[in-house]
Amino acid sequence: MVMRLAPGPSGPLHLGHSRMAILNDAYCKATKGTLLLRLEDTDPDRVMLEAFEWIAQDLQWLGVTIHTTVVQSDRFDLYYAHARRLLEVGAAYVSTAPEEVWRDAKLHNRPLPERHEAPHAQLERFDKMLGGAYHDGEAVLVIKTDLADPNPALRDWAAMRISTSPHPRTKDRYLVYPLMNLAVALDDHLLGLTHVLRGKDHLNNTYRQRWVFDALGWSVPHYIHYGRVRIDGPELSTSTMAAGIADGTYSGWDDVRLGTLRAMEARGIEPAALRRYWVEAGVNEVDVVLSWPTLYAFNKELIDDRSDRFCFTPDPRTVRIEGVEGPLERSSPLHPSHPERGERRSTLHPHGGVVEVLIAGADWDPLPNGALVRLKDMCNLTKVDGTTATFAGVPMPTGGRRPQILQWVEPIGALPLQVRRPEGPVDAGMVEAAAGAAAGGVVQLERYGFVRLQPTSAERPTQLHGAFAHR
RNA sequence: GCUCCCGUAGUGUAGACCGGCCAAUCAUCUCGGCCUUUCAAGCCGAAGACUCGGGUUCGAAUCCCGGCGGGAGCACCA
Repeated sequence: MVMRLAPGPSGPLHLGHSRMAILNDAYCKATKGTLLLRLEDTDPDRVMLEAFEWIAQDLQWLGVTIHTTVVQSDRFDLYYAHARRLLEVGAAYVSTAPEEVWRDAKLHNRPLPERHEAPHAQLERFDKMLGGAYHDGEAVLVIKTDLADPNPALRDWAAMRISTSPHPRTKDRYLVYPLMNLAVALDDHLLGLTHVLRGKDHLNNTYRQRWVFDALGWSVPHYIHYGRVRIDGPELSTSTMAAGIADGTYSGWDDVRLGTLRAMEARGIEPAALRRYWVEAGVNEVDVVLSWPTLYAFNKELIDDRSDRFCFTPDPRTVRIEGVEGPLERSSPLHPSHPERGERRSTLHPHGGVVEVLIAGADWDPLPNGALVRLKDMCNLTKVDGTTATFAGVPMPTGGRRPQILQWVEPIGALPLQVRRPEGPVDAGMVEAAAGAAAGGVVQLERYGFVRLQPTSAERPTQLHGAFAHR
């Protein structure tokens, strides 16, 4: 099998692209086939130079194996040669009618006079196009189909147009640009594609492209179309993302509020989770909605075992514990299933019988005065009021109901942490000192969720920020 | 408006080509229980679907027709 990935290099890859990439890659790997990356940069106004590199990186992160990469802007001479061939065999014509006139004619099943002219006249106009005799929009190469086709989307379609916009790669070398349907049809044959697996938004394009194959006497590859994916939540529009990054709304292409693959990576979403998700979804032509809970469940299965645990107290209260007679010791495993990995230890020394701890406001505030609770892995206390508690012993109370167990953080050495959530909000709080050593990796903040931690800056390594993955 | 595609639990998915083994699979979600010094993980259990109506047939999720619903396209974007 020879298959291809054909993104337009207008930005980094996002969740929607990941399905196309993973599915094609999965089929190629399963059949020991060949996978091509074909960058479709035939619209000079929508090409972002950096995207060529980004796409390669994103695919590598996804674990997609690319055997060959081709760039369509390197192949214009090839397209011109085949356009000539199409004109010679009468499968195409050059129209110099205004766009609206041409469109209106085909909508009413009416041919324009130029459509009937002989190949030599068409080629003459085509050479004038290439020679710069026309300006943007003044001439276009059109593939002849059936003007009586009941499907209006399938009647004569534009295949090459004129654009004087400079192309980021080829600058002003070309004036005549192939449109997607022509370039794709030609390349799919010239590159030896056997199977084309793409979204069903290309369904009509498949019918259009068939006219080129037939005119040139080529046999068509096997087409498979999968349904549309609705992805709720993150921003996916390249132009909106770019604007947001430019005006500071987003921190970059990996901002957790975006749907880019770099954002997924920043959050600690594993490529293997995405792969499993799309492979299980398969190539059904039904439209689907991306299920975040399912994706997160797959991801959790991958990262749970290797993510060390730490306590995080968002929006913390400082609570004075009175009546403490000696130092309080605490030790908690880095991972409850892997005691061999070591422990996080603290020793809290009382001053005048008082020890201070941090407790999340959402945990502490709702507690009624007089409530008996336990600080996880350390001691019991009774709430007196909003800022004070009394020490109530070290051992876990036996008999009766087990007290509520709270996460807490020792104030001395605690690190400030800001966690950015994909939905937008930022949770600011304090995380236990030991988490500093995990910066750069994914941790589980107990009862809060999985977060990738990063030092906020090189100058301030003790201040952290985090990207929230999921619970 | 025209054309094409699709319709199995909340979300996805298997089964449909070659009707019966489907009182419909698996995953996720939800809800119980066990375990647990995380409301995590793990273990056990429960609930939850063939879009509707006709037809063919001894028998239809599966074949046929129609309705309804959803999506895509009708770009000199990809």
